[in-house]
Amino acid sequence: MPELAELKIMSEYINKNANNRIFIGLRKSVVSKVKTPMKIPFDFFTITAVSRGKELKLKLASKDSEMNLICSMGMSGNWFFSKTGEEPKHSHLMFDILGGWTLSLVDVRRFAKWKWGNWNTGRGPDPTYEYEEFVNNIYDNIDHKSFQREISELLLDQKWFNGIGNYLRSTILYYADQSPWMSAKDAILQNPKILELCKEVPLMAYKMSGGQLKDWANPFNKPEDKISFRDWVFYYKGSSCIDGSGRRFWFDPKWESTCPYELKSEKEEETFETE
DNA sequence: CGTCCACGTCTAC
DNA sequence: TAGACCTGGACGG
Repeated sequence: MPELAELKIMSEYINKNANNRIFIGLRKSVVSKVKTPMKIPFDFFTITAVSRGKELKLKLASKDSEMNLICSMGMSGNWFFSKTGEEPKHSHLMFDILGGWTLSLVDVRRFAKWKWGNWNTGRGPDPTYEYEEFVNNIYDNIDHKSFQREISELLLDQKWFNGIGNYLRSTILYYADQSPWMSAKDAILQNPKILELCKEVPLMAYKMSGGQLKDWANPFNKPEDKISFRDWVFYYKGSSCIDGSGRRFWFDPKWESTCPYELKSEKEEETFETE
């Protein structure tokens, strides 16, 4: 599930539960294939989290040193605070806290990754809290070859649109009333609202407690948010096709006639089997 | 039972 | 531009 809004919510969840607590170690599940060393040079530390696009940075700080862990959450990553020993199934990275509590990265599909260091340099600024840098990064590079690609596909490119994922790109293009297959350069120059929506749409998703397209257990979800998010988001709605990068893309049916890809089965031809 | 599908990257022909 | 990496829910026979 996680895109920009959900990463931001996760960072707040971590901060809320890590606040004023002393961490005493970290460990990973036996099935995890992440190679990042689990050894740290201190025994007691605090944790604070911040998100940027689709990355999450955990700052582990001891009395006299600190280390940053950069995490990406894959398709199903989330965080959960529990009693030690009662971590949810599919917990793969665990931080143990003095007093018998544990903060866990729970990830059914195990696509989440973590490594020591800093923000991945291949990813652009966060379109919400680094909006000016985000816009400059785009206009400064608008003649870059990649902006010849279709706007619907380029919105998934984290070099320019860090944090935008499959539900956000559909929702952004829907509210921008933008033809999805125009070149990104033309689309952005003719319809700069697209860039504003790269900030506003994730912020709106955040206000509504983030994506809950299935039964994703966002600890902050309120029932009324669930309803408004589903009504507002443009995903699993309208028409869809598999785009050039192999991802399903949902769009306003008004653009169907210009879609260069095969549309998702409108009217399945009834086939009759005869003996 | 089986097949398809999922809110994301990665790397390798 | 395919797969690969993963589990599990939805849905069909």
